[in-house]
This record gives sequence, structure tokens and C-alpha cells, in this order.
Amino acid sequence: MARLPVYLRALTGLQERGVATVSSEELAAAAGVNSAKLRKDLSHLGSYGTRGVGYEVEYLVYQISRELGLTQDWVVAIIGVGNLGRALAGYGGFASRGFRVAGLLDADDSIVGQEIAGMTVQHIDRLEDIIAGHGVSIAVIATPAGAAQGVCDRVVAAGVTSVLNFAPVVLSVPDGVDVRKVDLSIELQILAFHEQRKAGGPDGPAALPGGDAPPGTKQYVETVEA
Amino acid sequence: MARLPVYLRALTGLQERGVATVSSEELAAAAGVNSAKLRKDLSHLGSYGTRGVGYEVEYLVYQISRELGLTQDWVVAIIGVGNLGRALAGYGGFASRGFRVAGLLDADDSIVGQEIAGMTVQHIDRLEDIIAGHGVSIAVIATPAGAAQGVCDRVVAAGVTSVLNFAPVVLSVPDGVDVRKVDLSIELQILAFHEQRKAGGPDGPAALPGGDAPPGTKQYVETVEA
DNA sequence: ATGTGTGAACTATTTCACAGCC
DNA sequence: GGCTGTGAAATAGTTCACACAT
Repeated sequence: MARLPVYLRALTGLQERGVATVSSEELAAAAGVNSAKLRKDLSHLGSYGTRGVGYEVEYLVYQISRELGLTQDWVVAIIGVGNLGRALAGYGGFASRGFRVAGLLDADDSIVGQEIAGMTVQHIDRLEDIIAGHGVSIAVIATPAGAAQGVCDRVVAAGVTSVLNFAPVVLSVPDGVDVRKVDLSIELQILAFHEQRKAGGPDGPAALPGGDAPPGTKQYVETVEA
Repeated sequence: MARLPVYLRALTGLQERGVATVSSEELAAAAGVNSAKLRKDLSHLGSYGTRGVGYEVEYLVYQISRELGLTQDWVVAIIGVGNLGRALAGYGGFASRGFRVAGLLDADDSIVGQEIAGMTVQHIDRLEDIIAGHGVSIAVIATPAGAAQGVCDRVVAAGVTSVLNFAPVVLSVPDGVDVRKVDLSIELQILAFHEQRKAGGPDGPAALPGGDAPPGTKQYVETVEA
């Protein structure tokens, strides 16, 4: 269930503040969901609460971590060491959740050899070696869009069955391989959509000179790509 | 609808390859959804297809862009110029979709004044000035977790009603303010969950030396094993 | 012929509301 | 008294299947 990581973070936050016990109501508020939904989600993992009392934070953290597979070590490789790859390499949330970065790879010779977040960037030619040698099970693709499918095919051929894709393309993979996509511009687009609605109609703030007029045959290509 | 940006990207991909017309079946395959769902989504925006033929790519691109509010200019500010903020500042997908970055802000004096992606990093003290002066309507928070809620409160007080949050915390905001959260570790956790399932049971590959034994105190060992 | 647009059937998810336990 | 766990009801979302336009 995709909400478990959210609950887990809310719980670790409570844990850090020394809270030993939470009710479904409190935890639901912290996680931003309805309390009945939270109880149903948690009851699906087992009966880990105490009626009249609530849930013991530490115990629940462990049970959710276990359900998510975070009590074991996952080896990841980051392919593409541009700005985003660098950010990911230094991202604390990976190590603290049991994700170990086994390699940073890039095709650019001016980047290969650089030291980033304590690791040396390797050439992409070593992709298959590194995947096999370190037992990588999750590949993080942070390459430009054009290179992503090729890299994806290679990591899948090398045995990786889970891919986290940051490149703005829809990757095609064989059955049995999971792909999750994080697209920064999609999130912004969804916000823009809601923002536009708030503005009270089709005309939002800061309208472009072109306005809403449906353009002639060719004109709107420029509007979109501007 | 949260799938429109995905369709839009699939369409622009087709457009670049010179495709003039698509059927719902083809576009659905490119976007990774069921064709009936795609037709229903598109029919919700209006009747933009031709029976027996399909959809005109260019026209549909324009209509979706319009629906999403991408035919107007959105002004964003990025707060927090660490690795992630830098990656966002240089992210091409923003500019190409009508998002204009009006400011990069950070609290760290060693970062303020640096030139990043053609912009000079400003001190966070200027937050309210920049929001008001440039008409910022979307704030992107890429600060450490501890600073995020404070920054969020400030941008909301300054009039921003849409926030894209990359910090690993659940932000609380007043009614009428939209928050979308991108959490890199959550996506990885979801992949790990599925990967664990694929491995055929509670024991996956590369189990930690400690195995499944819970950390800390003893009391729930029995419950887990029982 | 071909492929959209859409009512209808189906499935999944969310919420309600309360019995049962602490 | 208070809070979990969970059937039942309500709601949302998806897929089917086909009438109808081109």
C-alpha cells in the first residue's frame, strides 16, 4: 500500500519527539488522512493496536518497516550524475531507510572519476559489472530523456527488476519489471491546474500575450514550447 | 485530472516524431493506460476526436495544455539551494512548460550570491519582496526538513497558494492552499515493497545479518513469530 | 470499416458507525 | 470512557461493449 511510507515518516517524527503511543486520530492527522482509513490500512497488516489506548509507536514503526521490506538492505545504482543524480547521491533519506548506493555511473568522461558524496563516479561501461558485482536490485535512472530507455534496457538485461525513473519519458519494460516515475514537471503542472481553477475561471493571473484564443494552424506550437 | 500531464508528454513525444494523428489505442499504449480510460478522460475535456480516425496530435496538445493552464505563465520561486534546489533550478522541464523561476533563495550565506543556472541566489530575508515583486504563485520548497514548515508559513503569509514540497515532512497549511509533495525515498520504499514481494516471501535477497529480528527491546519478538 | 464517445456493469476505495475490548 | 477493528453503506474509479459518426 502506497500510504505506508507516509505513515512511517509520521511515526518516526513522533518517535524523535519521544511520543510512545498514538491514537489513530492523531496519527491520521499527522499523516494527512482520514482516521478510519488509517485504521483499515493498519489492520490489514495485523492487529497492532490496543483498544482504548492506541498504537505503540516503536512497535508500529518496526511492523511497517518490515512490511515495506526496509528491514533488509537494498542495493541501488544511480545512473546519470547530472544535477539530479548528485542530489540523489547525497540524499540522506536513502541511507536511513536501508538503501545502499553501490554505484554512481555516467557516460560523460568529464564526470567519470569525480568524487561525489564519498563515491567515485564510474563509467557507464561498467554498468553490468557493478550490477552483478554488488547485487544491485534497484536502478535509479537520472539521465537525460534520450538516454533513459537505452539505460533501462541495459539494467533490465543485467537482471534489475525495479527501476526508479526520473527522466521525463515513459519507459517500456518487460512483464515482471516494476517502474516508478518521478516527474518534477508533472507535479508542477498539477499545481498549475489547481491554481488556475482557484483564479476563478479560464483566465488566470499573468496571462500570456497570446491569451486563450485558439490559435491558427501552426501558432500554438510556439505558445506551448515558448 | 492527474493523468493529463502524462498524456501531454506522450503527445509531445509523438509530435516530435512527426505523427499527426493517433487513435486512443495507440496513445493509451504510449501513456501506459487503458484505452477506454483515456477516451473517457479526453471526452471530459470536450469532443476533440474524430470517429473512425482518432485524435489530431497538435490540436490535442493545445487543448490539454490549455486545460492544465500551461498556456499561461506561472512564476515560481525555489527556496533552498542545496543539491536538490540546484537540480530543480537547472531542470529544463520547467521553462518548457511555462514555469518561470523568479528567484532562488537560501539561508546559508556561503550559498547566497552564487550564480546558479544563470541566476544569483538571494538571501531568504528577501522572500516576501521577491514573492510580491515578481508575482510568485507557486513556491518550491527544497530546504532541509526542519526548515520546511517555517518557510511554508512565510510563503503562505506572503500570498502563495500553491506549494511543491520536496522536504520529507507533511506540511500543514490553511484551507485554500494546495500542497503537493515529492518524496524521493517514498518512491524507493514502494519499489522495495514490490521487490520484496517478487522475491517470493518475507525473506528477500541480501538479507541483513540481523535477519528479521526486531531492534530494541524483546517484548514483541513473540508476537512477530507467533 | 474504423474508432470515438458513453451508458451500464463492475471493481476498488473511502467513509460511516458501532460492537467489542481495554 | 476511549479507541481499535471491521462489517455495511456510500462513493469513486475502471472496464466493457456498442451505438453512432465519419
